[in-house]
Amino acid sequence: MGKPPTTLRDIANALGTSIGSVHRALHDHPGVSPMTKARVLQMSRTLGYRPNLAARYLSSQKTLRISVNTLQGTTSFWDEVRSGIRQEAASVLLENVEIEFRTCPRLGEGEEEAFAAAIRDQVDGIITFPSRPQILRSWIRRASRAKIPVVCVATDAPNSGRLGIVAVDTLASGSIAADLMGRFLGGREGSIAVTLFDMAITEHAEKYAAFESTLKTFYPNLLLLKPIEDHDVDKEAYRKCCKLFEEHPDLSGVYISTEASIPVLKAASDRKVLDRLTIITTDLFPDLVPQIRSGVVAATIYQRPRAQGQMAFRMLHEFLAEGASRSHQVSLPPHLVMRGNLDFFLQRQSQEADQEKVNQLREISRDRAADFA
Amino acid sequence: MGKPPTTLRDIANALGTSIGSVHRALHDHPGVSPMTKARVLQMSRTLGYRPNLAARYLSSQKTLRISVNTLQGTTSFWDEVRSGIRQEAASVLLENVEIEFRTCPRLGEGEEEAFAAAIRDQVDGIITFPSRPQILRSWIRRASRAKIPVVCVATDAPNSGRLGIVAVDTLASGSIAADLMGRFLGGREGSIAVTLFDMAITEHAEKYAAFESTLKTFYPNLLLLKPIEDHDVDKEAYRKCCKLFEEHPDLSGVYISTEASIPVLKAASDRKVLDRLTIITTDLFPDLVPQIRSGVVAATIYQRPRAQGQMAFRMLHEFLAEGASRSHQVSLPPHLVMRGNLDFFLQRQSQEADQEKVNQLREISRDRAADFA
DNA sequence: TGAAGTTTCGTTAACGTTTACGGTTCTGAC
DNA sequence: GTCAGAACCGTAAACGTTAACGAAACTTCA
Repeated sequence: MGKPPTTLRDIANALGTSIGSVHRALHDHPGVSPMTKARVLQMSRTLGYRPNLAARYLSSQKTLRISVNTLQGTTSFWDEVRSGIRQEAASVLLENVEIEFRTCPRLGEGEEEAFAAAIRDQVDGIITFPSRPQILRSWIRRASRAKIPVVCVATDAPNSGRLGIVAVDTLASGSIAADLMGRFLGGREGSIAVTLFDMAITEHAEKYAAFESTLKTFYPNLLLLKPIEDHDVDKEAYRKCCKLFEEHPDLSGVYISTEASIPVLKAASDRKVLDRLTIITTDLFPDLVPQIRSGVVAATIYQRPRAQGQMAFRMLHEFLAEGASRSHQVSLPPHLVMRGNLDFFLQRQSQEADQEKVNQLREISRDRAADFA
Repeated sequence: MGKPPTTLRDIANALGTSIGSVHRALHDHPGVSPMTKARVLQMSRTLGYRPNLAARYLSSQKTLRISVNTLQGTTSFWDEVRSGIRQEAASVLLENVEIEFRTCPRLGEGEEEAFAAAIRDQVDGIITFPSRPQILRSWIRRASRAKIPVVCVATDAPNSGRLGIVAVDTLASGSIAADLMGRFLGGREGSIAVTLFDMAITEHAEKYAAFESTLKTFYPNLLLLKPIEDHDVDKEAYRKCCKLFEEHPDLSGVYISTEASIPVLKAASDRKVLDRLTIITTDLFPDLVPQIRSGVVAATIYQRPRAQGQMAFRMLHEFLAEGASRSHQVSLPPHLVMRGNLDFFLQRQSQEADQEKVNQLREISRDRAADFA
């Protein structure tokens, strides 16, 4: 029960050596013979040594520097991710954590440069959105070689040596969308369309597969069409959806698995098919709100950007603090937003925005006080 | 930017006094004149002093003792709450936190005794489920007077002086249930029933009100019946529901807002009305799984017990560590579980159970190592 | 006025780790 | 055998806070 934890001194005493050697041995520092190093490591294991982090931080006074490489984005998604990261960083009670944001204006613009800059600046860890996994992969590899752990958010970069990945569960998202679609259509027949970014992105392919599987299993009378790739380009989405609506008069539902729902809705409206479609979208941003409230959008799958940011930070921080993290893959279940609970989420978002402001003010006033001193 | 933070010594030097006096002044300890105390407080504010928690923990070496007063429970709900608390406690990197579980066998049995014991044992904080708020209220008050902060989980105890409350958002739960019910019924007519614990519990009354409001607004062709109170007694639920089914042949949906869904399902099955009812339940436990998988239960509102436990611990810990917590009321949005994403949640639960075991093993092996030393 | 008691305040030793420095012992070359 | 240099190791001073111990100043009462 209440045994006092083992310290460096305990190990040193048990071995008849000194604190300094034990420390060097445990940290791979030079100046320790292979012999004593082995004995120290052995003894530290049998004594169950766990470093006292309070003492460590107090002594080393170092501030962790974390680079957050994300997108500016057109919706509020990435703002919320960043806000989640900030909040979680602030709630680390006793460390100094500095967050450096390297935000790219749009998809594929300056991402590599930002990553290179982070590595060059010797940050302690990186949180990134690998929009094009195949391009970022080599950069992540390079960071890993430089002992800089990298956590991916929203999209994975497989085989890159990344420390971990935080994303919304694709299976849960796609499946619940399909299940809702089926239930909402209540036994009616028709075909269903899915729009996504690109089937080359693992997450999107998985979401589509999950949607397909659930739809086929539980609602065999609904016909799933080939996926529509919009590459996050509004015009492309609009054009392809117009074509879709013309070619498929029996279309009864659309699942928009990316954030690009506005052009799809516009296409449906222009083609006068809006009122006979059951539409399920993804995420929650201002332009979508009236569509949900009016019932045009039956439901939206909220990918919890804030929670993703929080989890990403926690994973990275746990690794940096303890040297190992338990979970390298966090899959969040998405939230479902409909007319009924829409207000709850809106209120929540604005509360969080307020909290942000308060925190920033607090920071500023603290800095000013420091100036004064 | 990179200003070094102010320390006790900084304040002492600025005032020409000593570090000891500053400490006493800031902590309301006796032995400081009102004069110097005021000056210290003033100066600490202008310098923007924030205690270095690492140094504090290192020095005082105290272990926080937290009492968790919850139910044994018939489903896994409270097990998951406790598991969430344990996990979050383990993830506090540098403090020693001891959790003492005082678990009552059933509703209203030994709750006051457990609370009294916690106060008597001088724990640093309490997390509790105030099943009967009016009874627990005076106990929570007593704890507050003894400077022991109390956080309520799942149910609030208003006007009790509690530090905070963590629960699932009643508005979001009730509203989404109503919205789903309406969508699932797809324009059909009929009456809808809601079962709950007791209208005297704030949360349950709120859930019902939210359900009613959303149903009335968006689906006026559905008629909401008076709430059915089951008081978590299986027989009562069964009996009242049998009566319900007999008296309302036009019933088309039931929202079971508590965990007592099994007796309701049994009543519906016995009365041969199961296949014409759209049923929405609450939470997720083994007996419910086959009902969801078979489609008898259209959806279930998962109240995220694990997340509730985590948030409760975080709130309490933040208060104990910093002396103040930002949020005293955490309202979690519930998760929606249907056939489609059921497997995701089941897998998640079992993963978490595994994680628990691993953690416990780790604890044990650590203790054994300590014995050895 | 002086002794005893009280209040106020300064000093100091912890807490466990990191880091820099100084002291050994060992190696190899002359 | 001597000496330079390297490799290894022990010591001690930080880091900011807490808590305990006395010293000083001030009160009270004989």
